[in-house]
Amino acid sequence: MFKALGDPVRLRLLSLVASHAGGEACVCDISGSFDLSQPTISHHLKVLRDAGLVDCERRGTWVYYWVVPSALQQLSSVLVIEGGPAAVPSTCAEVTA
Amino acid sequence: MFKALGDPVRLRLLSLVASHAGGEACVCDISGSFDLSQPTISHHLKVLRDAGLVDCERRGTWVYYWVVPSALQQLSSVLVIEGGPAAVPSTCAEVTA
DNA sequence: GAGCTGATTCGACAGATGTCAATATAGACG
DNA sequence: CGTCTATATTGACATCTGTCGAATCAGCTC
Repeated sequence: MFKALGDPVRLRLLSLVASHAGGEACVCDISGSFDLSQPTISHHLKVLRDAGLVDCERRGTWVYYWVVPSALQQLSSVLVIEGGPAAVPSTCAEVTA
Repeated sequence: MFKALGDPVRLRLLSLVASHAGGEACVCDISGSFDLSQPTISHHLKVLRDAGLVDCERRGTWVYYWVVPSALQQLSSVLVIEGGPAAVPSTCAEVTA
């Protein structure tokens, strides 16, 4: 998953999909944001999908993509563990306070 | 940073450094865990350092590495934002409950 | 200073990766 | 059925990346 996020284009793709209205976006909605050929975008989306970071569904002519929240949560929790329990609980403590 | 974490060796390296006693480890402590040449380990550590994920200091003959917590926290928070506010607060809600 | 050990840098090379043009597939609409 | 639009797949190619051996640097200890 980290490898999939390692490419700037894919990180932007994920961000665009995640921030799109309704939590999903069709390829034509976001491909215009890049100065890359259409096959390249499709390739990057496939990498993100193979990594389990996004999923997609075909509806008629268009293909819609959305983020898999559990995947991001998993990554996030790994980073917190790596950094020690002190990294995030501070935020939770702030909430409880 | 994601690119730096994208390599399996580097992810393991970071994990080893983070989980080592005292929060820091010298190269000789961890290089034995890999079936790789010592220059390769050194290369990966440099990539992690250039990415700001770890920092190091020389003490006599040995060089000690430690994780930069703020870097991991930054990555973690980015992932939470991508996934929407619902990803982590659920955990916090469990804590407050 | 000479030699030793731990670690980094250099140079080279195979394999992975990002990119595109061309082609193929899926579905909508005459 | 034929064509048109939206995506995906294929093949090719330049570049990037991980790896190693060899050489170099840093500091310790005779």
